[in-house]
Amino acid sequence: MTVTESDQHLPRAPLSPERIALAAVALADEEGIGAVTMRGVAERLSVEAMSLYHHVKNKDALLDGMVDVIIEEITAEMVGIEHPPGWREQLRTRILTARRAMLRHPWAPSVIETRTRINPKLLIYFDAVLGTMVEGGFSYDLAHHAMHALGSRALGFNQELFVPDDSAPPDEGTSLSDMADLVPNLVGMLTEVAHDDPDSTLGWCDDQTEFEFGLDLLLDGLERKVAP
Amino acid sequence: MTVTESDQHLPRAPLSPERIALAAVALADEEGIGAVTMRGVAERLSVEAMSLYHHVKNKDALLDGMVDVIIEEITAEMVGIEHPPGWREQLRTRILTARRAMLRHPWAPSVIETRTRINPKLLIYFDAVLGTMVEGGFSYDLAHHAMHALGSRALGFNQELFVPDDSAPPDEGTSLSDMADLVPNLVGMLTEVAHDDPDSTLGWCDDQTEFEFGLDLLLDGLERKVAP
DNA sequence: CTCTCGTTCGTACGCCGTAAGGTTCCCATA
DNA sequence: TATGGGAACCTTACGGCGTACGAACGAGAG
Repeated sequence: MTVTESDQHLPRAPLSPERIALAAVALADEEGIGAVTMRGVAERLSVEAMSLYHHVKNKDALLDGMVDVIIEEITAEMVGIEHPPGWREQLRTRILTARRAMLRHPWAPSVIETRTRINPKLLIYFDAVLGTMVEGGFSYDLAHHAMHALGSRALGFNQELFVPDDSAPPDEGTSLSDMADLVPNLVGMLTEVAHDDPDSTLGWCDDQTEFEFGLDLLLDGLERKVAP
Repeated sequence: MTVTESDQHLPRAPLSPERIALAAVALADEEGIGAVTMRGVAERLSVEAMSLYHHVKNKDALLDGMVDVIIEEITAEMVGIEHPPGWREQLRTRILTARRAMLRHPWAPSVIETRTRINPKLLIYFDAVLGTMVEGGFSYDLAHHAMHALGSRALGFNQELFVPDDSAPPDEGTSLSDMADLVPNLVGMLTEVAHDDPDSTLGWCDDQTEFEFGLDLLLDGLERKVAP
């Protein structure tokens, strides 16, 4: 096969794990995590799917790389923020910084949750969280409990159930008002608390207020358990 | 094609949404959620994959049905339990009952988390949680915050990060001890708190103690916010 | 017995991840 | 300047997935 004019002097794009991960993140941001397939990421890089396998072991490794990008983003934002005094405000600042990253990349929580491989960057993030606690007077035992209690909240997100797909057509007869007799408390609550906050971004009602309420409830509890 | 002796007098198994959901649950219990495919569930019912589509709209509906089975299981176990006095103990009892179901079906949290359709049975469950709070003196506003704060914990599970795949071969150089200098606090903590609890079932360290610690932290906080 | 119609099955399509092996290109060395 | 080795990339193909489509079946009604 002869070399044609058009591709004769085109410098081949240099692929790399980082470039692949960044492309995958951008693709997920624009078209959702469902668009992140080996073929999809390859196409965005003007490359064939199998070429990616020279830089990432498999799709799982690609997803790991995407998580790395997010963690980098969090730590990068952290360096530009001054340390407030006290473990509590330091923790709050870090977690809310992480949360902003999650809001920028709504697919990130679900990807993070499904990772099984130990992720060094994630470990370093958690080590910093832990360090803040220990420096603030937590015993290792209390800090351990605290890490479990925070769970994914330490990374700025919280598993919200009740997250109907906004883009789905409403099912017949399954709207909340249709089952008022089955769920009287829910209907009562929802008619009272205005549920039309346009700022809820990471799911139904999961706005900043709700996240911080839960976070502060936990921080309050931890504060009471730290030796005075 | 002629009818052979062997299948001549075999009564055709009556398929139904319930039978399909139960088969899928049993399959997930035995072989993991990854084994739950349309073909896999069909095979377990001695039927072809496409036959399922006359009873469930698509795979998503099948997963919804599996969640229904779990919720039924929780409510069934709840009726056999006497109501303790006070909202707090009632809530605790319900949530720990739900948790037992999640431990019986380790795939359930991940499936529940990925559902987007409104699930009536799940709504009824949450309505009961909410009812316990309201009856216990919660304002709708506080109850609303409380539901968000509990998140998936209301259903007996908690997003644990740090959940390495036990069945995976350890990566080279990524074990915790190998990065002791990178994560000094983690290493310090893990060497102090014995992390070899054999009872941890729903992930690394996610044993009953840790779950209840976080739950009680939240319940403590809520208790303080309820009018006396 | 025949007709009807809900249920089941056979086949096929377009995705997916990825195994295997061929091709192209860069660059060190002669 | 010529050449050979190896990394980077591509082509092809396989098996598995969800599921659309239409044919075949079988029980109950006439």
